[in-house]
Amino acid sequence: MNIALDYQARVPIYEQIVGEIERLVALNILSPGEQIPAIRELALTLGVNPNTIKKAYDTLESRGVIISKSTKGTFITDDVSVVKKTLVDSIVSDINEKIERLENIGLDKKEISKRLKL
Amino acid sequence: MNIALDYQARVPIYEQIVGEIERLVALNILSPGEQIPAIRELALTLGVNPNTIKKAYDTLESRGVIISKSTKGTFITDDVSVVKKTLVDSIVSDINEKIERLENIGLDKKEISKRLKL
DNA sequence: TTAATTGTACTAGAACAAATAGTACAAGGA
DNA sequence: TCCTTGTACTATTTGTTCTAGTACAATTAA
Repeated sequence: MNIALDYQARVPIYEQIVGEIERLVALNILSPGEQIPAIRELALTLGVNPNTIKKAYDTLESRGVIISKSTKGTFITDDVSVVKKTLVDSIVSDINEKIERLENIGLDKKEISKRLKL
Repeated sequence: MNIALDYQARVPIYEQIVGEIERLVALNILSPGEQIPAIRELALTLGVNPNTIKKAYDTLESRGVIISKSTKGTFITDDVSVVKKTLVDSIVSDINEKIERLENIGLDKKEISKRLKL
């Protein structure tokens, strides 16, 4: 798994891992049911402590992105559509918040549209 | 000055203050040349330590938003247009980054447009 | 002149979250 | 049996933020 970490960022390592795996799922690079690396293995790969990966996996499991099976391994959930939808929704509402901020500052919708890559 | 602080947020207090003052400048609520509260005064108002305000003011000064004059007080910079422009630019590029992410996930520009409040 | 207010500049410590280190257990598979 | 898996726990380290406290110089107002 190709995961880039930024140790300078304010975002905790474990959350960066969560975000990257969610991104890989949304991009279909990780497929439903697919097994992902064991905690210890990914810890070695990324050069972080296993507990950090454990925390990331716990978060992903609570969000329904992955399923951990004792002694078997960890797998991408079977129904990925919900994960994708949630992710898209959150990005869209993020953008809309920022559009609102631009309007408050005094830009009108036309000016804003002009500057967006659409 | 009406500044709302969120003590639960991951964003440090001093950065929240920086952001709020930049926002008030962009909204023309704080005008060029206008004096803003003394460090100790704002610290009392917001219920934080003066050093925290000092750090926020230092950051704002390094960004050219305010000017601190020893024994005089602290003032909004005379040329506010640069501040506004920088702020707008950063929001716009933020939005464009997210649009790109949505495209990577598989939405086309039309679908994205439909969901934006424009 | 005197007192109050201003920004500035330090050091020290408290508080908190993140990450590390280490150990141990139970269960499945080769 | 031995290895790998996820799980669970405690203790420690680290870095950042924030607080606490003190002091100084310069301006302003009484």
